[in-house]
Amino acid sequence: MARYQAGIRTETKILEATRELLAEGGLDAATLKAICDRAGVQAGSFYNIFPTKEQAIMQVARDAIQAVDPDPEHSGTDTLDDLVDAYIRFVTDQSDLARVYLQLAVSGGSDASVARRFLRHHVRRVERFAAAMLRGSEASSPEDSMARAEVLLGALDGLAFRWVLDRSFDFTGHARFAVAQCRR
Amino acid sequence: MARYQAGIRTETKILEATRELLAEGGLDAATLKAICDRAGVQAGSFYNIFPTKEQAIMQVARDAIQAVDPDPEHSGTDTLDDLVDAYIRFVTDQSDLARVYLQLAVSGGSDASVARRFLRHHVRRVERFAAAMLRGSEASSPEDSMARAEVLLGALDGLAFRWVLDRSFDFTGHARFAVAQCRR
DNA sequence: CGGTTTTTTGAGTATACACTCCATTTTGGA
DNA sequence: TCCAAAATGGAGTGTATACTCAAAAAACCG
Repeated sequence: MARYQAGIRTETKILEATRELLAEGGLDAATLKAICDRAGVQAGSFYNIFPTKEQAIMQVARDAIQAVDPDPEHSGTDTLDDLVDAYIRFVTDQSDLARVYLQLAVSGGSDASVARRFLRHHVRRVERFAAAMLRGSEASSPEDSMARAEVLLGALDGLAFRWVLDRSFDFTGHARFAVAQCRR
Repeated sequence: MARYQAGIRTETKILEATRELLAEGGLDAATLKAICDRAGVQAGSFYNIFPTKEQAIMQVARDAIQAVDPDPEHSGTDTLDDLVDAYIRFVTDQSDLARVYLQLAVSGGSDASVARRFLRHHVRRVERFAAAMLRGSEASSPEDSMARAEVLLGALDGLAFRWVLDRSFDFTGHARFAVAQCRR
């Protein structure tokens, strides 16, 4: 753990480098050497702050997961459009974190603890989308709202996934089309 | 390339071993040693047949990709249900290869040629879905059919993705719900 | 059977990886 | 200013990985 200013600066540099590398090339690209090189730091410094490479990566992953959620404090008043817009903004504005989010979610399938974390987060999001649909009379029953929310979020994730493979893909347009279709 | 019967048998054993390992533990589990051990073969024999480990894995992945498409010869006559059913069957029957498919697609971000291969395959699938929608009068125009197909496939991919994280998720039910919603 | 080609073996190589150690330098509070 | 704690540099360790090589065995074909 960093206690002096110098240590905190180093910690920040390491996390930035890790995030960039994860965004660019996924887990495989985030080797210790790559992280240290980009952060301008030696291995010894890294291990003075993080007990393990995994810890640094998980920290970045946590940030990415939290960044998906808009304003978690005001939960219970969002409209469906608020939630979808927030997701679109997350993907387009914080594209690095969005890529980290998607890449870790998939490759985390082998690591049970990562998978559990993503799943828990996903379930919470579905519930939030479903609640917003009920409030906005966009679903007829709680069951209907859950099914719709699951499919809508699936579509958003799938479209984001598509966008990762092809940056010229019009994610925003298709996302809005998906919401419109969901409402019918 | 194998020319004698013994070589062909070895090739088969290696591909089977690779498929099993990918199914059980994903990409990370398919090391050269693990493949050779399970196939009952030495490293030298492996490299007498495959130029590279990647080649063996891509061969298995190609088979999985082709399994998504039902009856490619009769293209132009499939209904939307045919295509969706085939996708559902692929995900549920060849579940672990579906995960490998997703893993390769995302980690392909580092290797541009892999990413292109997956993208090309995805685009073909979208076109096929769109054509089926037009034939079945489930879309009003070519543009509408493409947008619907992109969103529907996005949803299917997203739901498969969800299912990868949680095997108890009712992928089939939600996939059918997504198609029903797409039709409205 | 004899000769040529393919296949197999298994030790060996090179490399990349996460991580350690510790002497040295820097930091920040008393 | 002094000192204990923290941070740093950077060589070094152990290990797992993909892949090679040359000699020996087996397979094919006349």
